Amino acid sequence: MNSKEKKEIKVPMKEQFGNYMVPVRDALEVFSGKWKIPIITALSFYESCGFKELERIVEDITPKMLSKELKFLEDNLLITRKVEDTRPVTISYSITEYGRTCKSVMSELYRWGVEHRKKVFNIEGKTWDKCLGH
Amino acid sequence: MNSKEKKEIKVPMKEQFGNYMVPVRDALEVFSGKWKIPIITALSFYESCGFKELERIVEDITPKMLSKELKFLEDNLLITRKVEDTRPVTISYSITEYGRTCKSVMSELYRWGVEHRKKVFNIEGKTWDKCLGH
DNA sequence: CATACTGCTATACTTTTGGATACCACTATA
DNA sequence: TATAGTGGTATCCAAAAGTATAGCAGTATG
Repeated sequence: MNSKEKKEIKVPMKEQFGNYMVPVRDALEVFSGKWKIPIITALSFYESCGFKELERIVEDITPKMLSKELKFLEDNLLITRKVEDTRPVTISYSITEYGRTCKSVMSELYRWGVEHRKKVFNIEGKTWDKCLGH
Repeated sequence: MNSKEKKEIKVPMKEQFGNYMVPVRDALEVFSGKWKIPIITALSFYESCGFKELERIVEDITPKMLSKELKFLEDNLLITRKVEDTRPVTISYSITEYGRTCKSVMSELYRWGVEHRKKVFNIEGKTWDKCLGH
C-alpha cells in the first residue's frame, strides 16, 4: 500500500489528460454509426437531395433511420433542410460549408482503414476485389 | 419513369464511390465505442501496464469490458499481451509500433471535436471548464 | 378515380453495447 | 492461516442502435 513499494505510480487518465475525451466523443457521435458518413458523403457529392432521393442513394437505409440521422446532422449544423416552394412541396437537404469540414476526418478514417486492411487481413489489391460487392 | 422526365439522375453510393465505406467501417470499428481510445491512449502513454493497473488508469471500466477490448485490440495488432516470468505471473500489455499509427486518427478526431464544440455549443474557454470533471 | 410519387411517422421487434455483481485460481505477505 | 493483490471469467440485466413493416397526408397523372 505504501508508495515506496510501487515501482511506478500510474495515475488515472483524467489526471494525466484532463477531459480530452470530451471532444473526441463529440466527434465520434457524428462519425460513428452505420449511416451518418454515407449521408454526409452523399450530400457532399450531390449538393442537394430530397428525402426519397436520399433513400435511393444511401442504399438499404430505412426511412426511420434516414429521418433520424438527418435531424441529427441538422442539429449539428452539418446540413440544412429547406422546404422548396414547389407543387407538390419538396424538401431539399444540402450540406453546409461547415459540414464540408467533415471531409478531413473521413479522409483520415479512410486512409487509416485502408492501411489497416493491408496490415490485418494482408489485403492489397487482388483480394481487395472480394470486398467490392462480391 | 422515363429518364427524360428526371432533371438529374442520382445514382446509389456504391455506383459512385465503390466500396469506400469498407475501410471506413474498419477504422470506425477500432475507434468507436466507449473504451478503445482511452485504452490505446493509456498504453501509448505508459508503455506497459498490467490488467489491474489498466483497470485503475482507465477509470470506471469494468473487468469484462477491459478484457473484451484488450482482446480486440490484440487481434487488431495494436497491442501485445506478454506473460512475464515473475512470481506471481504478471501480464504486461503494451502498444505496438503499428498501434502508434492510431495517433493521427485520434488527433484528427480531437481537433475536429474541439472545433465542433465551439461551433455547436459556442464554447471557447470559460464554459469549457464546466466540462472538466463536473 | 385509381395509381404513384413526395416526405415522412408509428409500432414492434432484434441486435449490439455496456454495466453490475459475483466469483475463481493463484501467490505473497503479515 | 486470514487477507490482499494478480488476471481474469460467468451471469444476468438495461439501454441504445438498428431493422421490418405498415401506413398516412398531400399532390399530381393517366
